Amino acid sequence: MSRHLPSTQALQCFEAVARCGSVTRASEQLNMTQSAVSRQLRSLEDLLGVHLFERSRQRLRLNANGAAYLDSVTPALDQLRNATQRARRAASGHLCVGIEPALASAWLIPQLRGFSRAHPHISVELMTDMEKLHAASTQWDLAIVYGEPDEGGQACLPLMREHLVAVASPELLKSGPAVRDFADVLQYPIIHHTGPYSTSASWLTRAGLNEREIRQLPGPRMETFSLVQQCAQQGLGIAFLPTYFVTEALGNGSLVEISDLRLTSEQHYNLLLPQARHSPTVALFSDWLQSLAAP
Amino acid sequence: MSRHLPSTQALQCFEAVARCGSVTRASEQLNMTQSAVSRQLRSLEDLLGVHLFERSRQRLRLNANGAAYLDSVTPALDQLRNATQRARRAASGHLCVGIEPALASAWLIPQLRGFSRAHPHISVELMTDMEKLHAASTQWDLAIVYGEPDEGGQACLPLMREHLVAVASPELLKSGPAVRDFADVLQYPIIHHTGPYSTSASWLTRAGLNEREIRQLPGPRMETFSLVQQCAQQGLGIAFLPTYFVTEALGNGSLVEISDLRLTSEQHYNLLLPQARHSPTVALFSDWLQSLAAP
DNA sequence: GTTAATTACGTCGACCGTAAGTATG
DNA sequence: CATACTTACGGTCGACGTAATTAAC
Repeated sequence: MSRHLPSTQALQCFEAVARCGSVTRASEQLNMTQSAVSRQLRSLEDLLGVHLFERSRQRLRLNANGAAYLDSVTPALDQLRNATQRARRAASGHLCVGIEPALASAWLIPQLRGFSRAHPHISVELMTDMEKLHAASTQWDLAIVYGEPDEGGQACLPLMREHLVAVASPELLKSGPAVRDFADVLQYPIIHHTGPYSTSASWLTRAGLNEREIRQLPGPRMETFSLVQQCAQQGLGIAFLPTYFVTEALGNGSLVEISDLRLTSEQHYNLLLPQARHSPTVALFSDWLQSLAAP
Repeated sequence: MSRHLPSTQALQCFEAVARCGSVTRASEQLNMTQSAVSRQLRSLEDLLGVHLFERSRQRLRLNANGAAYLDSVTPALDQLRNATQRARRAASGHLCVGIEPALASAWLIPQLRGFSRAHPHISVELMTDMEKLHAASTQWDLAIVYGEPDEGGQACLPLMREHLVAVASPELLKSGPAVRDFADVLQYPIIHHTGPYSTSASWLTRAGLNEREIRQLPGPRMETFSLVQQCAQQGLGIAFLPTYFVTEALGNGSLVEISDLRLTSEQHYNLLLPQARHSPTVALFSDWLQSLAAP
């Protein structure tokens, strides 16, 4: 059993060439010369004893063997790159946190000052693009996501439940009847929230409506909490929003609660960690997050 | 973003030292000198800018950062080693097939001669230790497993259904009543098969017994098909075995079917491939397997 | 004093860039 | 003839082994 693995250089060259379909293109990406990349490729093929590319017509195309090899090399390199970058970040006291924009601005950022004061050597970077967050190649140290995570390979700790509250502008509330149960909100116009975990749909389902009936209700439909909130402040109707998100608006009076009803959602926020064991910096922040969410 | 990844050498040194807890021990495993390993470790720490080990008392112990890093490095290296070895095997026309011993001896090996004759340049190696097969570090090109695979990361193709037949020694059958339905076998002693997918339990469940009743039935309990078959041949009772397994015994008359009843199991054999795209050699063998199972 | 890790030093080999060579459209 | 991969050549830098050094028990 030969213990000789290809060098990371060779593997990165292979990956780049396979991706680009061209030695020249790959060499530009890698900041190397054509010849260096070409030689790495050849030595890799020599080491494996297999041809990985089909050489023809001034182009390199992946072989069946090359395709199979690439399928394993790419994720392995991704993992190494992620781990290496995480380790580097741990050294520099840098932390990359994935979180939804709404939750970040309304909940995390206001509290972040306290963390930064307690740990001034740690600089926290927020990553709010959830699409990028779910891509395998993206790097983050921990993430706060709503609902069940799609990948099972990482640690997932329950963080906090979400409570929905129905709010409206003070003017609108004055103009309408009192709300005593969940279904009473139907006497007002509704501002709908769209997306996979719709707050308005949760509330209206609880009020006894089915999916079709909810779809047929009139009223504006907004994709983000922020837009929903703005509509409510303009007096367009009742909005259903997480408590953490409307704390400020309730405080300054631009929105008021239309009743004391609360809806605890069936899902909750989870703390996602890309690996079981984590660096001291990550442990610090994750403990702080859990202490925030616990009470 | 620095593109510099550690060399595979450095990573292997790190992994070995973390595993052994000692530079000396690791250097022996790696066929290197102490000093070389020590220097690789230091340069890795320099590259990452993080200490990975706790240096104290003549021993190296993994740091929190080191533990987190190792958690990613180990599977990545495993994947690279597996892929590299697969590629090397593809070049040498060698194929490593994982399969249960019973299925191998009764079904695959008798047919393997045909494959070897058609493709004399391919040498097939069977790996029948299922425990080793499920370990992440073990290398195989394809495997034939019964039931749902536990890992989801690989391709899984349905291969063939399993049909159970009830057999006994000719003498035993003569001494007892005829079997017309599944429950009639209870008039004979039963040879039980133990394990996660028990053939006897499948049959007896079909006959209307619940789990507790099956457990309370008398009769020998054997873990492998081979032992079950031997018991049946000794006249100890009725055995429930896959059709492929008893073909030979039925042919030479050492066992006879006690009825024309067949039980098609709910599970079936699956062809497991560790990756989506595979080498020509693997494709050849997997196509041959599917052509065997299809009719 | 023994064991184990680190440091020092000289050598050898691997990898790179420049540049020439070769094949293709 | 232009483009793109391969091969040749020379230089540099890294990695290794031997051996000396430091530290712990």
